[in-house]
Amino acid sequence: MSKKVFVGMSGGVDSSVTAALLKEQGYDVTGVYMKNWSQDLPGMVCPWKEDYQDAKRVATQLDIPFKMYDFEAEYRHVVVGYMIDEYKAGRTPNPDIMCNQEVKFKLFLQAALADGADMIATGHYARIQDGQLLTGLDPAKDQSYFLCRVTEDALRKSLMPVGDYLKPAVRELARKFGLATAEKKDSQGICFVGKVGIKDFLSQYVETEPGNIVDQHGMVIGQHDGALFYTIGQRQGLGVGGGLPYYVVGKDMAKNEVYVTADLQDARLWSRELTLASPHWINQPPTTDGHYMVRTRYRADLLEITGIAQHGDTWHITLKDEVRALTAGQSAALYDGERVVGSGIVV
RNA sequence: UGGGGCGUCGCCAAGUGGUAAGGCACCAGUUUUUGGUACUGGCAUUCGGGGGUUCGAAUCCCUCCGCCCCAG
Repeated sequence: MSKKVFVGMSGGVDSSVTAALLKEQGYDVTGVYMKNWSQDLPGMVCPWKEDYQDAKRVATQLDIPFKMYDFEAEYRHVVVGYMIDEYKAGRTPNPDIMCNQEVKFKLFLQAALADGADMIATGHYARIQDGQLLTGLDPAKDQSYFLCRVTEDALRKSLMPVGDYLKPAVRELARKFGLATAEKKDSQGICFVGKVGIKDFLSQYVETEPGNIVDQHGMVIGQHDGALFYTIGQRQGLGVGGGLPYYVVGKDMAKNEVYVTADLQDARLWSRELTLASPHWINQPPTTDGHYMVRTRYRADLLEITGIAQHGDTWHITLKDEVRALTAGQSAALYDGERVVGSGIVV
């Protein structure tokens, strides 16, 4: 009897092709739309219905059963709540990593298994081998970073067939299968925030007040409308002109001040050491004699690690070269070649 | 009030008689399953106001307004 796989279908091309490929490979495929967010936001109608329809159409085309799981309450609490709390604390969270960790590869997996599935599948550009997480084959689309907090257990019950393809090939497959979503534009931005923008979104939940923007000489050069809206390394949105561009180098949430510099050599913009909290290792923790690379934000270059040490529940990493705009709250994902070792949250 | 300097797009800033550089900010687009970054494009019929000289002025002259500095 063929294995029963529940595919998380978002209504996009990648997950559509995932379902098609698995069906072609002989799996007993069921499509599932995860309803994580449906609320409209000022200036934007939540597209969940269209996405649901698209996913369902593809399921119909593929002649597979289709169902919807409603995780709105949990998502709201575990992802959105986390995100808002982090911003309030002055950090810059990565809600999509949290979504994968807590919703897709935990709630969805549990629900699917309880529903009779043997495995789940998603449209991520990453590969799974023997419970290990590997980068997607397409270096331009690799999404392994977003999966750096998934467990080995979950990986052993998951499939990501699209990770073996290049993005253009996936589009091509979608056309070949005649899928309704073949030409659908890639989504971008936090799934539920979409076009609205993080600032407008947060404004719905957090009270903010204007504060000072202070430059590298300690001079107040402008006003911002809430320190929590800004992230380290950010350039646009400060509204301060004159001479060179300014980049955010720090924040003081208590004083509600944002610190910027126009000097790209400013020491506050660069770091060679990083401290990671809440470590999560997919298979085994890294070893001090291993040779690892680290990625400190999505699509950032992999950086060479020269030293790694554990101190209780935090890990200290030394880099060969300095990174620009290391940001608290972001995940630092460790790589051993093409394998994702795990990650920690930048302190 | 004497003496000196200045006033060019929201900000910084070229241009000193030949018909408004550039940067920042901002806006749009591209890239992107976070926030960002980066890249591309857009952005002063007009040079503090008024008058004059000239074929022609932001650039010269007069005058008014507003800043700054040194004197006091």
